[in-house]
Amino acid sequence: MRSEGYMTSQRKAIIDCLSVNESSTLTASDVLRWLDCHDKKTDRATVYRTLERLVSEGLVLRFPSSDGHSSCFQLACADPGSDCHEHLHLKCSGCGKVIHLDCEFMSELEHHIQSKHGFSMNFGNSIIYGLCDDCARLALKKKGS
Amino acid sequence: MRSEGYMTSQRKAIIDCLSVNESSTLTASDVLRWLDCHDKKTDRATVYRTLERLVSEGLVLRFPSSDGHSSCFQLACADPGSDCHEHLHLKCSGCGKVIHLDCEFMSELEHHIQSKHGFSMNFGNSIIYGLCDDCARLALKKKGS
DNA sequence: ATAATTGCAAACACTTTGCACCTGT
DNA sequence: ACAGGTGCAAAGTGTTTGCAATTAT
Repeated sequence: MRSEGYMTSQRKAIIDCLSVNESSTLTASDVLRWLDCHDKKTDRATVYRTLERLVSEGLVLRFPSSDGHSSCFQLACADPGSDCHEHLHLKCSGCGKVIHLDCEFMSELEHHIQSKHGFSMNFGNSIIYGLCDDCARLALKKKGS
Repeated sequence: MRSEGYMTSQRKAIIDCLSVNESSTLTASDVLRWLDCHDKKTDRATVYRTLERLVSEGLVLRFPSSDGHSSCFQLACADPGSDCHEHLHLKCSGCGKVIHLDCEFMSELEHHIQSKHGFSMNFGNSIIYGLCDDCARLALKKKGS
């Protein structure tokens, strides 16, 4: 979580982008496009390098995209009491919304998995895909019609 | 789960490979290499196409790899009572072992997430990364030394 | 016979690298 | 001044595609 290094305009822009889009996960290409559209054109390599660095600093989470072809990034919230490294994330395959599983049940789950299955979860890079209620309802409708 | 289509030697070989390695997830390249080493050399395109088809037929699960750069495949178990599409999977980032979270707690989790968070999980393509006890112990030792 | 599948080669998408130049401290 | 960051161009992976030849049914 140390913030070594220089705060360049590019780094600032990338953090801006993630911050504006904090409610969803973005691919590197999404970030690139956003920067392009906001007069902050930045080189690919820089975007990749910066995202990488932000992840290793713990400021950003890196998830695999559901199709497995690229990584998705999201600003980590680090409020004491709601650290993104301490709860699971659900991502809706329909609308892209990310739900922070930030509730008492998490510690139960963690404890169960640790004690019964001998496994300690890494919340920082795990994500569960599925459908939120809205999108599930929509999918049903489509099927019906 | 229908099994339309021809059973070619290539398809058989790929299923063989997944079946022999059923306890871990394999990337397309892993499969390719395995086929190479077992006198069943098969073209890249065929491997990708076949894996794709197996996934859509429900015989194989596709997970994102932890680094997000490629997909991992694993034969789905479809025993009644232990269907891989109905429980979560944990993968150890250390040794690669996959743990099937096949226990009563799963329905609790599913129910909680549905009722409290309005989200229905897709077990077929979600995977949780972390460390199994053995690897966690090893990691600790390393740190200490 | 014929519909599905394969191999090949070329294309694509995403990410990383080396290096000379530029910038924040 | 100088460590650290950036852009560029080239290379590396992983994956997909079109098409003619081959194979399972």
